[in-house]
Amino acid sequence: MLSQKARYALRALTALAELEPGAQAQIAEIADEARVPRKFLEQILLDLKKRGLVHSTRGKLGGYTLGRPASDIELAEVIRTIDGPLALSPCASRMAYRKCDDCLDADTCPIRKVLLEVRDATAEILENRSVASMIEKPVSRRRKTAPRKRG
Amino acid sequence: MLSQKARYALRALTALAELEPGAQAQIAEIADEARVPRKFLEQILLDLKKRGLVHSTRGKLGGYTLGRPASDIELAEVIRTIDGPLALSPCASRMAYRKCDDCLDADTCPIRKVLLEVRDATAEILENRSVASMIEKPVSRRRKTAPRKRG
DNA sequence: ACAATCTCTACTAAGTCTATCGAGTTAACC
DNA sequence: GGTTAACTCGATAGACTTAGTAGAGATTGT
Repeated sequence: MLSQKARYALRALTALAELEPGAQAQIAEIADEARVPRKFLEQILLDLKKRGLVHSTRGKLGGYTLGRPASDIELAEVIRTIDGPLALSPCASRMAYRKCDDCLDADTCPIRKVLLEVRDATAEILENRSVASMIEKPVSRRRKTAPRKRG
Repeated sequence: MLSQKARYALRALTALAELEPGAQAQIAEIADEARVPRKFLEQILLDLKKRGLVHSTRGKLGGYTLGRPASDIELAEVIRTIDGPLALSPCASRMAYRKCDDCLDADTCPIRKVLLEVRDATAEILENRSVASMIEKPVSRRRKTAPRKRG
């Protein structure tokens, strides 16, 4: 399961992505827009900042902007930043592999094999969706085919 | 992440699947074979039994067997039994949908959309792997192609 | 009756999750 | 240079979950 914190992070980044180009938003605005408790959001934004996903300005006219273009922020990176590895088990993580405490042989473990498949399938999706893809407008009713994701 | 309990359940079922046809195993044997704390395993086996994944015999010569052929026990069902829905969010579950507390509109939520994709990809894998697939022998070195999974 | 086994409820220690608090730091503005 | 408004950061707390233990009860073979 995704944590509530990760869902908040995704909503906060989406809110930042919806700003006009060059504009910044203050914590209070983001909290309001993304429906996140303000003090909790502070923590989240700090985590995102450490990872470079957002950029902040301090002082009286301070605020936040995305650290990169929204189309360059993969959902996978957001989730990894907040919740850690995508895999269902540390031994099935490719970015942060760790052997199970009670595993006899990671190379032949059949559970690990299938969990790796699940991890790869999950990563395939989340590494190919960006924050920009979250703010695409709903499909117009007149269209028959959906617009392509991530041109 | 899968819980430790779910990993134990998978190992315990694997141990049962490795028995000779018709044989049963006692908790102590399974605990030993699957490397699960014995009292904890008792709870796990009860959960699996409620779901019909194992069958038990009480009394002096009691023990456990699989409730169905190993090839009919999907890993997805095992994991759902122990850890609950596969989805990364209750709102992205197809078997146990529940609206997010703070969701404005589940139909248009872009986070939910991508989480549904992840859930489907995960389910596709875990619903097509059975406990039987966990005990297939390692591929012989002489073969060039991998044997088919779940004939 | 006895022993061995599964059944079931309760409990606990440790950790995680979801926040909240408050003091500190930075920068604009008068 | 002081005030104000913003971000920074560590500590804390309550509720919940996880992983495991304890022990009494029920069932069955001998």
